[in-house]
Amino acid sequence: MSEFAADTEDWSLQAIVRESSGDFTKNIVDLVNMDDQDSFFDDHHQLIGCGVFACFSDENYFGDELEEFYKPFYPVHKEEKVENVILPDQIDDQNCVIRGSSPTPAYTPKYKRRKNQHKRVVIQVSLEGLASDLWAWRKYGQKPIKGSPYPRSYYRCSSSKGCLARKQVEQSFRDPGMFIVTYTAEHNHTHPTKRNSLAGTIRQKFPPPPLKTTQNDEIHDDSTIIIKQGKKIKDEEIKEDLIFNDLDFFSGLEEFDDFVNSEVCMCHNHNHNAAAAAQQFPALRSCSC
DNA sequence: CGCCTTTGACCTGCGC
DNA sequence: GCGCAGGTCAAAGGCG
Repeated sequence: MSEFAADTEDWSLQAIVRESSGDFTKNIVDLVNMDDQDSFFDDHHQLIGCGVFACFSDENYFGDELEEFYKPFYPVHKEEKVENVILPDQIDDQNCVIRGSSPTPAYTPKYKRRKNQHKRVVIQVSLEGLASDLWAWRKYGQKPIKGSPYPRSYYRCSSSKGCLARKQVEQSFRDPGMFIVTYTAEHNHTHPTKRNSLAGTIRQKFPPPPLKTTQNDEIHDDSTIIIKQGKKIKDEEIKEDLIFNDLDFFSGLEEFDDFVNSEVCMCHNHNHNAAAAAQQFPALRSCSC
């Protein structure tokens, strides 16, 4: 972070997010400043987000399944009533995605701290952005998240006793090189009293997931996936092995729905090309293997 | 020795 | 009311 923050002693949540999110925040600002922002907000009246959230809101492209998957990161749901929504004309480089602007409450009994009780800021950052967060965080939990191959890690601020600031980190399913970071509540101190010790080891904390494929299918290298004969795609049994190279197969597939509804499984296949395919075509992850 | 991560258990909110 | 999913606790062990 954060020559800016260091220079200005601005350690507010907005400043932290603004500085730690780097290029992504620039993208947010760029999006908000786009000429067609009016149509964007007109189509999604309650949407306060930007950048990546704009993508998530496009149901025509991603479908209901991915919408469900990304609910935790959705800035506003259609059916959800949200107070203190930041209107389009209020969005600037300091307001990227902030919801629930009620002040941080005093101590709340354990297990009572639930949704919408704190200010929440959701950003997407690269690995470098993740490592550039200089606040000291202590990990206090990790949970697998339904529908995601990646667990969510929970951190609390370790700089100051009694600080309610929280941080959740989850690897992006759509782009494993990016991380969804949710900051909750403000720090009760103006700047870090000690610095993040995680930066040097952050890569070790988010190793690529183990390679997993079906029993029958094979991955020969980073660019070739073989689906063995004998499976069915719709009503037609595969007569010979299918060999898929990169995304060309998917890009050229006209009846893609037939494919994703078939018994062919590529979920949890973390060959990077297959993972990219799964990101481009989220339905691929819905099989039950 | 202090601070950290890991991890299973526990608790709560929410949907059905 | 029940079960699930998500968030937190706390004990145990590792590391510098």
